Amino acid sequence: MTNESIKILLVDDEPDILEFMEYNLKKEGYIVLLAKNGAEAVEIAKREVPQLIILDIMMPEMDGIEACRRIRESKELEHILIAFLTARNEEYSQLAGFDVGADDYISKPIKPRILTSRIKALLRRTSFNQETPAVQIGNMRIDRDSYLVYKNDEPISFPRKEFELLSLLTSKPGRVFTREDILSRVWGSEIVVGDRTIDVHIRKIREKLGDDVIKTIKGIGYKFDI
Amino acid sequence: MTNESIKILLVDDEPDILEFMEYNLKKEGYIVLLAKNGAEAVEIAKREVPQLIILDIMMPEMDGIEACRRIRESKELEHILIAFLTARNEEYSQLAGFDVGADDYISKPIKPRILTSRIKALLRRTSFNQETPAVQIGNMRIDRDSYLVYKNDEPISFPRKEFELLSLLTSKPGRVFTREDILSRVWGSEIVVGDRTIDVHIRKIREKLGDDVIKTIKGIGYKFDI
DNA sequence: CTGCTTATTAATAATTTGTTAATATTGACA
DNA sequence: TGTCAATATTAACAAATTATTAATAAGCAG
Repeated sequence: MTNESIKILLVDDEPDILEFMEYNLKKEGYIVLLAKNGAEAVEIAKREVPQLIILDIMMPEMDGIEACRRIRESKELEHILIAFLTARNEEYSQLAGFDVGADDYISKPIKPRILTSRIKALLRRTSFNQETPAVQIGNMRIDRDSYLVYKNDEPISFPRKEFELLSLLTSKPGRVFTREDILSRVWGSEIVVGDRTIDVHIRKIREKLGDDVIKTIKGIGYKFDI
Repeated sequence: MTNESIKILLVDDEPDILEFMEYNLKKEGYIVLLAKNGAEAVEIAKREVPQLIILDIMMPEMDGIEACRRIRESKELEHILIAFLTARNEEYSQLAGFDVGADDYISKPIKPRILTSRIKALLRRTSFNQETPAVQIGNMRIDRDSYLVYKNDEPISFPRKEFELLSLLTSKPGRVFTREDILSRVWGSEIVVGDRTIDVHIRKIREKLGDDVIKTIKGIGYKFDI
């Protein structure tokens, strides 16, 4: 779950398509906002300032092109990435879309993998996804770019879940994360694993970094402490 | 702006349009070359090998489609990005353009912001190819111009995909590239190949350079590490 | 067209990672 | 200090991911 803070606004008048995209993007950990027409989209965009808006072209109330234009008008929203949804042979729509400042277009029918990979490619361009600086805590350095943890300059590699768990705990040293926090942020909202799973992962981290770096707060959760 | 070394060839028979585009692109720091018909374009392309050519479709002497075809014929110019300029409703031209290997089309009337952002997007697609002509890492030298890798001064030749993959990984040594990163940057955002394809290419690279240069981060991706 | 190289897939093996279940241990609190 | 729920530990098992191989397809030079 590394997309936690990225907001995407989906705009389409067909609930099925909205739901389909919502499902796929939530699965990737994005925060998903929904609108069913251009007017609503502009309103939500202004309020929430998402990083990316995916706009259907053909919609009642206000079409995608117009919505895009309105969004681009606003100085604060200028930088938002906008991708249009287009039927495959709507050549004209594509042109119009780029003219009002679209960053990409995604053609229907939408395939989940293509959707997510296009989105990632788009987001990569922006500053939101710049390299994450390594975090230094005591004699330890957590480097998200290389997925390595250095202990006294010794690199130690961690499997994904362990890394994400450690990464979460170290994101706020000293702060206690409840088991619920941990479950929802490392395992996602649809919790399917048992409580012991956390313990086991904690133990594996302790095996590698020493017993003292992660403290247990009985009845509450865990915290990372120098 | 580090566009100083990027050459763009503009081809159009209308001096006004040439001048307009030249002005806007120079402002961004690109090196701008001009041609007023297809024949001239091919000639200059061969001599100067720009990174990008923006071609009007309708021109005297030799039209854009034909010029594009001639340019694509030549092995050395194959990699050049080509974008067509089209009038708003020249639907057919667009299709023809993509057939002869165009990378994008830009519709008239041209707006500065769109022009430059499209160009940036286009160049970004291949930017990791041209950032640095040769990179030295450990006992290895990767020469992006000749598609050769030297290991202790022994030249080893790599097929295109393998080279691009290696090139991507070495562009940021130590940094983990996710499979999605790799797919979208080596294969393009419309992903059409399966996951195993990456593995196979990785394996072939390892066969040539040794097993240890590329490390697997299970669940995440790969990284190049000295 | 032919033969060669490169790219991709499919099938299967190997490996790593994730989870659970069973049992032991801990520590807050009556 | 004894109790008991919460956490730790361990090992076994399941799931997921990657490696490998060989076969097939696609490109390309001669």
